[in-house]
Order: sequence, then structure tokens, then C-alpha cells
Amino acid sequence: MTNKDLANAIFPNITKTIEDYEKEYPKRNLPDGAIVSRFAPSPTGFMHLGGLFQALIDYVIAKRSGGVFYLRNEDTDKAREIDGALELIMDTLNSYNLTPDEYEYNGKMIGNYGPYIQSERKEIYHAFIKHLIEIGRAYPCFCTKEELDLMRENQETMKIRTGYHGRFARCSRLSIEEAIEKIKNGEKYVIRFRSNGNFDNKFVFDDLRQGKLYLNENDIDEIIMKSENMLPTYHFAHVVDDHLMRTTHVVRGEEWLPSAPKHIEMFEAFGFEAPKYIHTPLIMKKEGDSLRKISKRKDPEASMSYYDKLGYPKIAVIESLMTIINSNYEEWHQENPDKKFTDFTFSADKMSTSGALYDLMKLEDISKNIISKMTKEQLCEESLAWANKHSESLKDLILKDKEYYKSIINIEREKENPRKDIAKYSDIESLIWYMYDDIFYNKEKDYEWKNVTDKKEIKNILDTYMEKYIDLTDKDNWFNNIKLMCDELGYASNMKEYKKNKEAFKGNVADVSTVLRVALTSKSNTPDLFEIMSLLGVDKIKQRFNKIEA
RNA sequence: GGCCCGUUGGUGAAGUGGCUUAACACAUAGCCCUCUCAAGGCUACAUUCAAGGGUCCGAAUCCCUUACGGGUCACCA
Repeated sequence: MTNKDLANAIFPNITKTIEDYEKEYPKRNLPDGAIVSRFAPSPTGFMHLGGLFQALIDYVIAKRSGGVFYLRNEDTDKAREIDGALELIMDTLNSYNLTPDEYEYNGKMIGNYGPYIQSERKEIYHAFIKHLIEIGRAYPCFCTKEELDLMRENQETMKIRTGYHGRFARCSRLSIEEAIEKIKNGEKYVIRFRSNGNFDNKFVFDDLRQGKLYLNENDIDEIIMKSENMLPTYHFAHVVDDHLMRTTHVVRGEEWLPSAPKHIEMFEAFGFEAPKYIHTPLIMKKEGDSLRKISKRKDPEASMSYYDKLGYPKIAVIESLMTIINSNYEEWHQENPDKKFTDFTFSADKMSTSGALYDLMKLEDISKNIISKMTKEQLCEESLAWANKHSESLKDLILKDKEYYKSIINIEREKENPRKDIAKYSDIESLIWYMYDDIFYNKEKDYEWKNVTDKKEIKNILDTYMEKYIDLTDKDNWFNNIKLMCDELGYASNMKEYKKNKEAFKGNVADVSTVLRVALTSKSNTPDLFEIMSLLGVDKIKQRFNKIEA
């Protein structure tokens, strides 16, 4: 009996060889230096910030080099799979403009290197496993969960490195006859890789981000195929898929670094060249004094839906991530304001070495800048698109009178130094509600009076203003009139004079303007008062002023 | 516990033996501008690069030790 008999006993129906697959998925015909990268999430129902972070790197390096970026659905863990997860991933990538060149979705396959869904690649994996068995580099293992647990406990008490290696790899010593016999008897088994490595030997692993690393060789006989559904484990699928899909660069989280020696050994067992690796830092979260990996369960901001709900422009999220990826991105972007983030030359070795804290304040800042540079048309469309999904009330507001909405958001916009008070679309409503009479009169609100609080004086200012000084012809006239009123009522119309001699006045032009502002909007902080007044018009202004009771 | 990685201000970080009396950006504080706010302008914010030792004319940068933080050790990815 030979290994071939064993292989045939396990995979009697697999006839294709790995050479067949080599021919079926030939080397990609791409220019020199073109990078083939992939985003390979498992469909667990979340789109994690860390996932987008990696997808972004994948996208940037592939696009920049004229290569290919593809999406592979790693659905080998059927227990954790969630319906609609792939849809969420596709939607997220699309909405962030990171659409893959190749993918499989909704029964549609784009690209020549598929299937791009691992559960549909079972036969391929089986052919590769069969080959490994034939050459003696894989074997069935019949150890039960209980036996394995016991083994680990023993190893721990003996203070020996845990795992299925060396003399602990019992099933590796089973004869072919015994193994075939057990299989015929219907015993459950997994397939393990037969490692030839020596843990005491170091080898050089060249990570594009961390540089040369001296890692111990792998000596663990890793499980490469699970018993239940004969699907491969990550470690094996990674090797087969990234080879067959001709991936040149694997971008993955740092948590994979410890298992890299396994992958390297498997690539060698097949005689394949391993791809280049970029192990990215994890995105961290501060909790009290300690740091931890950002977690989708504990941290709402770990999930991309958080940014959706709040309504940050997608490009703001992208840019905030770019600044973490390469901190010189910001500088570059300032110098090249018209270039796209895909034009940026990413360098893996410049990526931060430790886990980065994702800074929401930074996102706010980036986002404010981006929104401030939008035209009113753009902001209107973007905010409406957001409101359609996330805010009934804002949607109603916009649709009621689009032109009016545009003129509100256009206050101090489309100019050299535009107003920067909107960080996200969900901010908008709370910034503009007072521009709508129906909301203004129905809302519970506090008038935020400042220096002038005496109701009689307030009334006096408002009445005088309405009687003699209301003038919306242009900004200069408008303000001159307010100054004239100040003079009449004993307020300083000139701030410098006021500061010189405060006692001589009841207050100053700022106090008077504030009275007008608060009476009109109930808020003490608003954008340009003249523009607000102009939009509302004399009638509405008077109406609101008259509502103020002495 | 074994193995691996890391440690520069509140945050992201630049920095790879002399140009560093440690860039830039965010945050924070103050001032200026100003009808309020947002913005903008200016200023402040690490005498020091986790600690200690060493190499060197010279160290954040190289070496060693210690401390601390993170990752990983599943029929999860």
C-alpha cells in the first residue's frame, strides 16, 4: 500500500491534478510590478473598521501599480456565517469606492480566477490535499476533541509547547493500512499537514512592513481539512487560493504573523512561491489606561455602520484611515489637493509599527474640511442621499423646498474661507431647524439671551429696530443701520471706543446684535445674521420679534 | 508560560549616527480678528525619545538588560 492508495481512499472522485489547475489559472498577464491584492473577509455580518483599513491598502497598492484587486469570500466556517454578510461587504466596498475588479456576488462572477467563494472551491482544495497525501505531506488524523484537550493539558503541566507536533503527532505514525482501515470503519477524521520543520531553527521572514523577521520554523501538523464538511481551514485555503489566484501581495492583520511559518512551509511543500506579506497593525482602542484591539462587540465605532449612521462623507473616513496608514499622507494631500488618494505612493515600511488608536476627533476635522469645500449642490445631494436612509426628518426638510434648503446650507459657503461647522450629515438638522417656521414655532426652546436680559430693554431694541432700522438691501446698509440704532439707544457702535470707555455705554453693538439674533433664532450662536435675515425676509423677522413678550 | 512584535507630548506621528535647541496634523489653552459662533492668524504645549547600562568625538537612532504594552498558541478566520 502506498500514499496513493490512501489518497484514493479519501478522495476517490478527485481526478484533476494540481497541474491541471496550474494550467487553468495561469500566471496573470500584467505589466512588471503590477500588484495583485485581495480583500478576504469572512462573512460574519460585520464590516469592521480594520477590514476597511486593509481593503483600502489592498485597493491603493493594486490601483497604483496597475494591478488587480479582488474580493474573496472566506466562508469555510459555516457555523459563523450570517445571511446577507457578503452583501454588506460588497455594499460597503462600493459605497467607499473600493469596488473590487474581480468578485463573485449574486450568482455573478467577474474575473477568470474564480470561484471567489471558498465553499465553491471544495474540489480544488481536495485535489491539492490529495496531492499532499500522495507525496506524504498530509495524513488523516483520527484524534478526538477530548484526546486533543487531554494532550494539551499534559503539555501544559509538563511545560512543553502545546500543539500537534513531534512525538505528540500520534496519527502521523499510523500506517497507511491502519489509516485506510479506520476510514473504512467510518471513523471521523481531519486531514493534517505533515510538517518537516524544526522549531529550533530560525528562518528569515521578510515582511514588507516590519522588515526582516527571524521566526522559528513551523513544526505543527496543522489541520488543513475539517472533518464535518471537508472544507479547508484558513491556513490551507490561503495557500491554495492565493497561489491559484496569483496574488502577489497579501495584506492581513498582524494577528496572522504567528501562523506565517505554517503558510510558508505549505507553499514550500507545493513548490510554490509565497506571496509578499504586509502584516498591518491592529487598530486599537483605549480603555482606561490600557490598550486593546478595537472590538466590534464593545465599540460601536469599530463597525462601518457607525459612520454610515452618523453620516460622515465616505471620503473623510478614507482619508482619516489614510493618515493612519501612512502619516505623510496628509502632507502629500495638502501639496496635491487635486489628486486622488489612489495617486498616493503608499510605502509599507512607513506604516506605523505599533497598533494605532483611531482618532474620532481627527475624523471630525477632516470631515469638516471636506464638507466645507462642497458646493451647495453637492452638499444637498449628499445629505439627501444620507437622509433617505437615515433621517426621515431631514429628508422631509430638504424635499419640502430644495432651493430654500440649498440657500440655507449655502450661508458662508462657496467662498475662500468657507464655514466649517458641519462634520457629518447628522449635524445638519440641529444647525438649521430655526430657519423653518413650522419647526421654530413648535419646538420647545430656550432663548439664549446673553448680556442683555431685561425683557423691557429687549423689547425696546426689537421695536426700535422694526420701526426705523430694518434694512436688508445689502450687508453694509444692514450693519450701518444697526450701528445707528446703537447710537440712538446708548450702545457703543464702535467696539474700540467701547473698550476704551465701557462706562459711557449701556453695552455695545455685539450686545444689540445678539438680541436680534436670539430673538430671531433663539440661539446665541448662528452663522451670519444678515444672511439669515435675508433668507427669512422682513415679514417673518417681524413675526418672530413680535412673539417676544416684554 | 512559549514564540513574535512593539514602546518618541493627550492623539496620529516625522525621524534610520552629527542639519533635532525632536517636523507636521488633530486635540487643548491663551491672544488677535470679529455682530455671536464656526473658521482664520499668532502663540503655548516632549530640555527629551519606557528605564538603566554600554559602543562612539557624537545616539531617539547601534548593542545589552529590565519594565511595560500588544499579538498568538482552536476542526475561527
